[in-house]
Amino acid sequence: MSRAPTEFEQRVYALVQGIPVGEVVTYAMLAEALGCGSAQAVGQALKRNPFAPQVPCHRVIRTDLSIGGYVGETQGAKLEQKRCLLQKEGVEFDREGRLLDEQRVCTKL
DNA sequence: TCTGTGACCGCTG
DNA sequence: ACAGCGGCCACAG
Repeated sequence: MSRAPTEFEQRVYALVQGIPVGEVVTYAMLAEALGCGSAQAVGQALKRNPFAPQVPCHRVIRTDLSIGGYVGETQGAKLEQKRCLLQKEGVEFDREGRLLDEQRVCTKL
């Protein structure tokens, strides 16, 4: 069953929705922008409440430029879908799930 | 490259 | 209300 989104989560969603198409951000970046020192907390918010297309959580990657996970899956078809979505937006990844164009990372939230 | 520890939020007992 | 556990992570050894 769902639960009312906390302010923390709402803040995360707001930032994620603000990510322009064709660019991505890292968990640490969001965490810092949110004022919390933990990126995992950010990932949790996205995992617990992936509001479908409303919140493009696929534009959020790890600091080491790896894709990370998707809707709770750290491997499998979900990751393939995430990679495909990003690639369709102009962000290319290799088979290792690594971002090819580091320039695609939006450093200005 | 891999393992271990740290940090933070939300859920369950 | 309190304590313990797990998770789309980060960093140091």
